[in-house]
Amino acid sequence: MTKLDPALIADLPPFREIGRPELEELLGSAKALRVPKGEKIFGQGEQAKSFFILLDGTVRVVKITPLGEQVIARFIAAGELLGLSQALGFVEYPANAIAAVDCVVLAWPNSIWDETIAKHPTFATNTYQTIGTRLQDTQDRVVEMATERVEQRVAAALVKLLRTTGRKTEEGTMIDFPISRQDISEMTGTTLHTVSRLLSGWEHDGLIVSKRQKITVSKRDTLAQIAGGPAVRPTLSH
Amino acid sequence: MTKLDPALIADLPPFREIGRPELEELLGSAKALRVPKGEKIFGQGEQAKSFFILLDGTVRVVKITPLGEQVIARFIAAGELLGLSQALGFVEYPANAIAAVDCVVLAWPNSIWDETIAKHPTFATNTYQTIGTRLQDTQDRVVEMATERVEQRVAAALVKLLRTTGRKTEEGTMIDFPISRQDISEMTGTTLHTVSRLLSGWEHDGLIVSKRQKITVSKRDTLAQIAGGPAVRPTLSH
DNA sequence: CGAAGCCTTGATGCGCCTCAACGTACGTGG
DNA sequence: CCACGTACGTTGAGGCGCATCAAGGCTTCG
Repeated sequence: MTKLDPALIADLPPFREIGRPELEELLGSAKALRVPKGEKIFGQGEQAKSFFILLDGTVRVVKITPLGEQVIARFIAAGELLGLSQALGFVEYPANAIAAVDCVVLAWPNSIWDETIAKHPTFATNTYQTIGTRLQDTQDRVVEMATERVEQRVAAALVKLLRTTGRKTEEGTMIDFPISRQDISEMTGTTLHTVSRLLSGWEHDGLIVSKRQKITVSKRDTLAQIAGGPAVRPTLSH
Repeated sequence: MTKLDPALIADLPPFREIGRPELEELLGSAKALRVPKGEKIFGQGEQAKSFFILLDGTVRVVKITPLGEQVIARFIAAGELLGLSQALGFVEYPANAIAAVDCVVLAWPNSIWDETIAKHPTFATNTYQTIGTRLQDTQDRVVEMATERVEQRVAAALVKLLRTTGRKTEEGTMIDFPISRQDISEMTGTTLHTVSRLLSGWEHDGLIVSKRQKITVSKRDTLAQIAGGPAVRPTLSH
């Protein structure tokens, strides 16, 4: 196995403040993996043996209910950590992580976790900040699901995807990995039918352009407005 | 101000493995606060200046949407930490923490956070485990909201409350703090009307007994069964 | 070139929100 | 201590948002 190049991770937030020699040491215990589209990186209920950083691609994190329904917990973009169960004291991975496209990840054994965070406090801080952001996001999603209607939630999901994985094109900003109506329905707690109807409507109104597994948003602001409640100012008087 | 007694916290999980002298040092920088029912411990959007442990009582953690709707993020039981924003890199508290009954809390300034987790790794581990559990809970709630119907969610909420704050009585197990229909609706993403109808029905069926702001569950198992989907085994064949 | 996966669109129905009205327990101040 | 205001709880009637059921078209890939 050829040595991994520190340049792979030197610029990523979790590692940014770590010196070269230490990076090389870290990489010494890492394994690089190519994960083809559709394959699992880790599975719900499996013993958590490693944590990962996604070097390239996009990962879909999915929970499966006892009845077999799927709910997408989040998408992971390139440069983000995943499989942080050890940091939170889990024995098993709580969800499936599936490559949405061909991916490249680095995997570290969880056995080096304690030592790593002890030796690199900036890494620890950064990691816990990531977890904090994810907890926030998840809380926000609960609030959304409790208070907003499907149309708003779907619009919000698209806008959020644009922020994290958007790529500019001439027609607008597109979501940079294949995403189906079903995926969006699993992110927002609705059905693919309803998502299809919504997207059809928005395409008709010129807000988006969509092909099979591909969505380009041309009027992001309008979409954001739909997401934020239909321009109803809180009328506190009466 | 009189010295705080280490016995107050010595038996609580986060502090269990810390020696007496260090506990006293920790308590040296702590402030004990009595918070009357209904008062805020900290507020959404406020600068996060402290973290807390709840010595006695129950705390309701509530998010408020831009439109003024409330969503209950969680209840905190005695012995749990709260206001852990610093650990996750937040500058502001992301929600309101309100005393559901008269409470007693210890407050530490966030300035001692870094040093504390550095000096007491068991405290750090324990804290991050708490956060892990809460992240899990929140994720589970998203899954519930996406896949289950109101009746199941309300039943699940009651069962969960029994686990964390249940107190045995002769009639069954009661939720040990005043909780309204509205509270439950804000935990489950429905309306107080629907909750009222459900509880009325369950009371009629002898599953629960309920007074004003007071719920006693006599048939916990049946309730758990309602929560877990109406006894529909996953039919994987077709 | 066929099969499988993805997408669309219509018809139908129901779960739950909304609106409305009233009953009841609580606590506060005269 | 009683009267009143306020918060909490109940129950009905009506309707809408979205799931569900159904059927068919289109793209991709082996």
